[in-house]
Amino acid sequence: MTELVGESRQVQKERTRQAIMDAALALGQQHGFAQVSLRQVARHAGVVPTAFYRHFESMDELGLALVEQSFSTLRRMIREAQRDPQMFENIIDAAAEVLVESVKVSKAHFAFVSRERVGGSPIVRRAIRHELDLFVSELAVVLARLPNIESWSTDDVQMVSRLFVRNMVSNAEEVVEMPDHRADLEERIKEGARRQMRLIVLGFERWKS
Amino acid sequence: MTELVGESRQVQKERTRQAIMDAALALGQQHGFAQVSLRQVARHAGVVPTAFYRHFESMDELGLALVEQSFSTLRRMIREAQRDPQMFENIIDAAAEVLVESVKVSKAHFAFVSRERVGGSPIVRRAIRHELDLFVSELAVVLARLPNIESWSTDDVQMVSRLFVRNMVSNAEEVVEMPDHRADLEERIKEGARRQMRLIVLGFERWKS
DNA sequence: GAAGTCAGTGAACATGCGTACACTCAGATT
DNA sequence: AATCTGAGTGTACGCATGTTCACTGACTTC
Repeated sequence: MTELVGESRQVQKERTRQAIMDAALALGQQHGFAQVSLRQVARHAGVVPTAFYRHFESMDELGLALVEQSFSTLRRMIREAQRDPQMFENIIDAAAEVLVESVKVSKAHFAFVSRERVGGSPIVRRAIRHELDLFVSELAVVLARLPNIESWSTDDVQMVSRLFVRNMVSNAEEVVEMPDHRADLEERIKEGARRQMRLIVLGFERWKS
Repeated sequence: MTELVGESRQVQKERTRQAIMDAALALGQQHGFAQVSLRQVARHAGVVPTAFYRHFESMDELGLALVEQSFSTLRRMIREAQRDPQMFENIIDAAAEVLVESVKVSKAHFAFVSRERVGGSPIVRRAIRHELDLFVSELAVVLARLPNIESWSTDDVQMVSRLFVRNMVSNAEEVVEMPDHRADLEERIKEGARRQMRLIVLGFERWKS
């Protein structure tokens, strides 16, 4: 029993912790996480300022937790997308689709990452850069197995992987900035992303040949 | 005489104004302009907080002035670079060189733009986006005259122009983040930029053909 | 040389901040 | 049933902030 009934308290604590993280994400949408105060977060989470410390040592630690949560969300989405059969039929169209839809679903997380990547505290910034670097390396492994690319040098593959991730980040930024319910703008961004990827892929085929 | 001698006062005012802008730029390097306070700026500029209001109505107005100054610096650099004969021999190598060197020279301005582009106040952010959009259009005009591109649709040219500007922004961000006096890193960024541009140009040649 | 202008001063204010501390009292442990 | 634990409370503090107001005095204008 000691372990089974002993849940309710942990569960409540976890709920509050998540409320704090959600509050930070929501408040950050307006002016950026870096300018949100501890008191604002606590207020919005329906908790007294001092209670914040039961969950995070500082705002920086909250920021790091948000980085972690954001990237795990992103990775989960990509993993799910890879199971989609459409992905293998037309990889470019599918990637553009997945990108825009994923960002729309977890706008707050993407907004957090894209803003704090450059505007956040040094600690949060470093964490995001590290995650993005990991991402580039992961994508490089996938790319290295594609035709046209398998003979490239490691450096070249990394470079092209960076190019893709960069464009992914930029496109995500655009979707984040996009006003809600504007299907026309959304389609425009998707179309732009498709064209950019197609152009880069065309470059692949002739690289150093 | 009324106009000739009446300079010293304006000149002094202009000097203070510039001191305030320099202070904001310097302080912003650490944690981003958006989190710099009016009092910090005034202190760093060697002036009492209230004197700030003689030059700017608010921090947002200061931000807009910095956006303007940053982009006029950037445009001047590009104009000068276009006079360089090397530019016409190998446009890609020259562009990579100019990019890295320009950013190094006015690091503070580029850092300001790249951070506040996403992290700043809505007003400053909008101003930067507008300037960057102008930039994309300007570059599109130049690109439209290149071989391989002259037959493209306007939309396609805009798209490829966005691709270039995006990469310029990303590379500038990297140079800004780069520690000083690291010639190796610098060369690495330049080489990365060259490869990316070459890859994109290769795509040009086969686009829709 | 008198009068006026206005960049910069200095004191004062209300407000919001991060954090320390002693507390309560539901829920877990014994 | 008695005890303990720790998530959340409430008060209090010193400090930095944006903005106000009346001011000074060098430089410009007349």
